[in-house]
Amino acid sequence: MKRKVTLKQIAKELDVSISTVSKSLKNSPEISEDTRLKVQAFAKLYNYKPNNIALSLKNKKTKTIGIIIPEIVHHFFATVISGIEQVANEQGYNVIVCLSDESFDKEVINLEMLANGSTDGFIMSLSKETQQKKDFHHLQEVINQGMPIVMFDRVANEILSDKVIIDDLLAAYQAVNFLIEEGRKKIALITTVDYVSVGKLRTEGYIKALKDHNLPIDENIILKIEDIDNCSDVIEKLIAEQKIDSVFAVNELFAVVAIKEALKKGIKIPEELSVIAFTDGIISKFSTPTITTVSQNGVKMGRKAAEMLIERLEAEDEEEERYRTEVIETNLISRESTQT
Amino acid sequence: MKRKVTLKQIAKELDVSISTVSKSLKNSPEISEDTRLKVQAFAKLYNYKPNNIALSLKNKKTKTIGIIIPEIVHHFFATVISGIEQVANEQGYNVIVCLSDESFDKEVINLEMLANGSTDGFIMSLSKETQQKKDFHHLQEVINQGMPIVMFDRVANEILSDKVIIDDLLAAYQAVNFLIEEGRKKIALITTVDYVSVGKLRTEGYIKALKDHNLPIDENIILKIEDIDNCSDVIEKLIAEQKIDSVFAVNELFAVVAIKEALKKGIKIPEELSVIAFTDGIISKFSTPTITTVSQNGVKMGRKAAEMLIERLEAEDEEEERYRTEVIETNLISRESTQT
DNA sequence: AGGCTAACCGAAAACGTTTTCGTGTTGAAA
DNA sequence: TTTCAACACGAAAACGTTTTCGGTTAGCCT
Repeated sequence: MKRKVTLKQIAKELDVSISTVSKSLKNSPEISEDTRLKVQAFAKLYNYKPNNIALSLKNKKTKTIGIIIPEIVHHFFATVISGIEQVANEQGYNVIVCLSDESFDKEVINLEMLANGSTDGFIMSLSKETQQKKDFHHLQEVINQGMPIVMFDRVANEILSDKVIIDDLLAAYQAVNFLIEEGRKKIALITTVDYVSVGKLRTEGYIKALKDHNLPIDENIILKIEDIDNCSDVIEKLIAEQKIDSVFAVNELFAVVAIKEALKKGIKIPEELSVIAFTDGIISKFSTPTITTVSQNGVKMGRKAAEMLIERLEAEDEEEERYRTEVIETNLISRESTQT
Repeated sequence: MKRKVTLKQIAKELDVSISTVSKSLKNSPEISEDTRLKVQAFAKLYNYKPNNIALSLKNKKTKTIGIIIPEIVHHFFATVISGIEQVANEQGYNVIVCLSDESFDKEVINLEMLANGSTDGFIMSLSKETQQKKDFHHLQEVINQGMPIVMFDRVANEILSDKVIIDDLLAAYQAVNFLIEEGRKKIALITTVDYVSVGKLRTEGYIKALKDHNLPIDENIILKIEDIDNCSDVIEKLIAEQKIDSVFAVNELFAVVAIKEALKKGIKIPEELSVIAFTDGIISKFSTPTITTVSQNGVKMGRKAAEMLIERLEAEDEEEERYRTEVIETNLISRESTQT
């Protein structure tokens, strides 16, 4: 087991100083060609690679990005990570991933942990609990220490930082419009509880679309679901008891459950019931029927977030406290669960 | 913007030495209660937290685990990461994730990158290309440097290291048995090309099951698919041209495509065609009909892998070169795509 | 011969810790 | 009064780099 070789060891072997070795490997003109080549040959032979930790300490840069997200077994978040990793890789950065598990405490712990030198900056999407408590002091503290944060999707307007979002309100508006133009009148909304920022915005888009077309807002066909794992009962009830002709769901899961419940009752999709979901994931592509969705393009969000973060990290002397909010366009992917 | 405070700064402020500050914060009995409390109060006030990088350099431990996997937008791999992260978190480790993108070169680069001090050890699943080339020198080199590696799922038998796998052969055998006991005779196999280790093993399990029941092996109903994105044509052809009564697919995607093609032709599932898939993911749960699967339990694999790695990392003085291969049990989850 | 300039190299500081060892002071025992 | 232990603290090394600055040697010019 031959441990990694260091400058010091090379220096000792070749009977030169550490500085000479370092300079030789960096092709400094200070060093004669003789010793330079000798050192380089030796270093190559012993497969010398500089120690990242030592470099980080010296440079006060880790070339590492911290990602903190609620969960990873989730198509959208996985695509975002993928996007982040792409540009991080291109630019020589690594990513270190922490999961908050939708818990405020874990989010705080992870953030503080990584803020103690482990990363140069953060890309994050807030946990539900954080959004509910509206407690963002941990973010502010990290920012005050000079570490940039880029938030995506679930962001906090209260915090000044770079952000990458989609226009949730507009996208929802357009999706509901799509249903209306199909001739639907009784459009059910299946959404999350309001404290999830994106859920709230999508609900607003839904309401705006109805209002703009002079359709009534019927609270009975607006479902705000708290417990995502046991949503089938309430959804089944909605479909059984309310005469609806379409469903707009804020995520794939709600949509596919609605479809399954409808099919059970012999309701034809899309003839008798149109369904549109937010978040274009794996379920929508492969369910039967396939589901029309609002595509969020997670990869693009991830890439953009990473670009913004790295740009800020590399901006020599910042003080350019000009935070940007980048809006990633969505598009409606029409599939079998709608008619047109 | 108040940057993070260091021991040196505290020492200067309080007019004591760095050592005194350090010892005070560690509650060393060497320090009088007076100064100890004074230092602690000051440190708390300024929210002192030790710098991780400096600690890493000193201790030669990063408390970080490197994960290298082919892709992350993939339910199974995401669950494994989730499992790893759980125990890593419990034990005070962080995880840094790199994606090989199924490329040998990227796998090597990432491994070497992280091996230069960034992580204490690795958990990885090999890229397709690596398995095809059978070139594992990069793994061996890292191991020679004294960094432990735990491989999972796609492992290399040629490399001595800890491993976490499922019994792919047995699981496939049992799945095919299940179909045979249902009364199926013409069981198609939809698998990957042979160089993917797990694909090969699952194929062997399929063949063994047939042989053990004296069923003929028909090459015409064994599909080895190279390009996963354009698999529907060949699968459609299989279903159209061969009189099969069931399908065993080595992943969800092949299964759901088969189901869709069958439904298009008016074939009833499971009455006329039974389908079983490997990998219990999101598709199987929500497709129509839902799909009977072999559950791989990625979370458990991830947890186990992390436990094994950390155990080895913390084993004071190793030299206990006794590598283990842990086999995670699978189980067949019966759903609508099969009859019993 | 004396002085100057290149050319080449090394010492040391710095990054932020921890820890070993040494040192000065105090009080009490002899 | 001397001696010794206990106590409280500081200096310095170490981890592996990079980089500045200073120093030595040789050769050249006057």
